[in-house]
Amino acid sequence: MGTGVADVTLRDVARASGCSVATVSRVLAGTRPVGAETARRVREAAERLGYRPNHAARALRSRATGTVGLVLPQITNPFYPALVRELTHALHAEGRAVLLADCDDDPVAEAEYIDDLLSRRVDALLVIPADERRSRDAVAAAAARVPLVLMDRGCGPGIADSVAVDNSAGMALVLDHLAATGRRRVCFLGADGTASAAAERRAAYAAGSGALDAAAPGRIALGDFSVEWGRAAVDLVWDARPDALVCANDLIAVGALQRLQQLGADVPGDVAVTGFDDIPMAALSAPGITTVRQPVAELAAEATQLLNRRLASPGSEGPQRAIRLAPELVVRESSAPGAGERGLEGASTAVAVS
Amino acid sequence: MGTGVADVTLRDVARASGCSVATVSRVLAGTRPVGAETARRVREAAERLGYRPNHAARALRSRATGTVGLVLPQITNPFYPALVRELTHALHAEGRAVLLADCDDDPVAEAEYIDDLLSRRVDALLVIPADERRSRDAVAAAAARVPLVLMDRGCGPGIADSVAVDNSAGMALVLDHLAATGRRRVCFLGADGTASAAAERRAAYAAGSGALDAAAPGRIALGDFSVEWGRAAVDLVWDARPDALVCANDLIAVGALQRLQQLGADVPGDVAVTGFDDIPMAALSAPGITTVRQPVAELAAEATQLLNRRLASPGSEGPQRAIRLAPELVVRESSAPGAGERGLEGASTAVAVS
DNA sequence: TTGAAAGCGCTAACAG
DNA sequence: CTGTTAGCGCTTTCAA
Repeated sequence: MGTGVADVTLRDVARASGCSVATVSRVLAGTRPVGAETARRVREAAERLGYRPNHAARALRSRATGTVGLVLPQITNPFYPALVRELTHALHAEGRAVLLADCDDDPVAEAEYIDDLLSRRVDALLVIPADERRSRDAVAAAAARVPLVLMDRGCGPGIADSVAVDNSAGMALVLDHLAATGRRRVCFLGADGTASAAAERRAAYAAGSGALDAAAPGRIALGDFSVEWGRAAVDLVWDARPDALVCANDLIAVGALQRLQQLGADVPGDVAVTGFDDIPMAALSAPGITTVRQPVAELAAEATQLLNRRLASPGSEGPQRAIRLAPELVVRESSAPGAGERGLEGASTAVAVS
Repeated sequence: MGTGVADVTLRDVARASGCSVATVSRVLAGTRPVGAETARRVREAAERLGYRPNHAARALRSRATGTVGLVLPQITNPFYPALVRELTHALHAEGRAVLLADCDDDPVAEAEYIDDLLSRRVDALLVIPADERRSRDAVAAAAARVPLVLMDRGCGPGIADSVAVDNSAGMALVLDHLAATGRRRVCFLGADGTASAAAERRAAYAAGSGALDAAAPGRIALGDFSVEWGRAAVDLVWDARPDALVCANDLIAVGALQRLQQLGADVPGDVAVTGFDDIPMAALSAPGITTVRQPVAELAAEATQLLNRRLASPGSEGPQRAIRLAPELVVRESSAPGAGERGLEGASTAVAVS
């Protein structure tokens, strides 16, 4: 309680251990070799006095704050918490701290947050852009000042290093699975707009679904990445009597499933439903939703690795990298083969394939 | 791309506007009155040169970083993203930045994160403790150094200011609603342990359910706050043929609902199900789950206000405050009255009561 | 109202 | 290996 004790500084430790501040700094930061006995004395004194380095001073002097800014569109988007978790863990493991900014899907707020983070001298920036187009200027400007990695969504070509899931590969996994389990009249419930996830998944469906049925590439309905759209979309395509609904993400799939159940359709007996991302709700929905799991931990690891590479070689630019990670198909009840019987064979048991 | 431009400092602005750094500082920080014409020239120069204050230097000098640490148990707990969102927005609105630490439900990691944040000279700390008991020492020590507000969960009495929902009031809302809709054989699916949410909700059920049925306070099953437990708990209480399952949080309710549907029970016809928290899944479940909504934005506002109060009067301790906010009952299909007919009257339409 | 000067706590040259 | 000497960029006395 209260104002806290007067802080103990390097000088105090130096005095207590009978050597210079520089030596103490070297011992504690491990910058350069120091005599064993001196080092011991310093450490002992630091411990005893309860010394805590002052990061502000360190940052001012060494021009590095040990801090990374994380800018994202909406922490309440159910896919992001897991990603944030992995990112913060990966960064903390390297001794960095994470400044979080949720820009509420607003590119203007996003630009302000980026500006503020830069002003706070973050060493690097991790950005999930709010908008493919309208985020571009702010992101490009920021990328000119600090190492910056784009995650999950694109932001135009040539802006910065980026890490994302391979959306095409994911969609191919879904289509292969549906083909293998005898579905033919597939149908796509997607999202329009230029966001990379939306566009790539759309394109992959268009490219791959023709193998199941010549008319499949034409059976698409485009809205946004929401449950509401999933519900509405079912009504638009139901007349075509599809035997599978390929949804561009899990939220759409959840909505579609709800509407199908309202209509009295049997999932997966009459129609299979698949999602994308593997948010928690996909496993907890009844029936569990077959989906494409993003390799979240690996995405985070790649992103921090890219940052570290840039951080290590300041100036020497090197080519931009766009890393795409292969996703994994998670088969659940919503796409079980063998139509007819109601899908009540058990709780949502995830089966990882591939 | 690249290393970024050499930073422009106060000195540069001073030179460009023909006055001293002190004056520039005063103009830009608005600390003291400055001649109108001078101020204009300074601002113009700062703008033209693209001056960005260096927060590290400012922090070193003024002993305030404008930064708040947010420590939480698990960002993937579906209740927290909304809270994090509101907290970051509230703090950003005051010009503060948020350092995020997810301690993965581990009190040891939590203590380390708190230590690191303190070392980074956060002005204040917002903590959702991982464990009622084992978080106590680290939290108490931190509270002695900076203003600290406990959120959502308690951490023993007399540790720090705290903000949370009024769990008892929430449980009372649920019980009143069930009573009003004719439910009598109610049953509680809760969580054991000392965590305040678990204990308070448990106690409130014990205190209030007797009014419905003398045996109700005895019909309880205790596990943890998970979907899995919700599923399992149904099997433990189903023999008692309850007409309502009062769950200690929404995850338990989701699990209970799944198991009930597997058992062929009609919800809400045969049995009502209620949750607590109003996580997104509660609305999206089918049927939608009646639950107690935590006033997330208000919780965040109260917490930042408490911080500001402490920040404003350093030293003058003042009494600790424990703020409890009244929750709101959200009635959905899972507790609809008039038994019998299957709950398919429409999408999950939320009806806010009280 | 403004400027000069001191110094926050630390690290980085540069000598020794 | 260690100490001395300069500051990092800013805010804040203290004088003018």
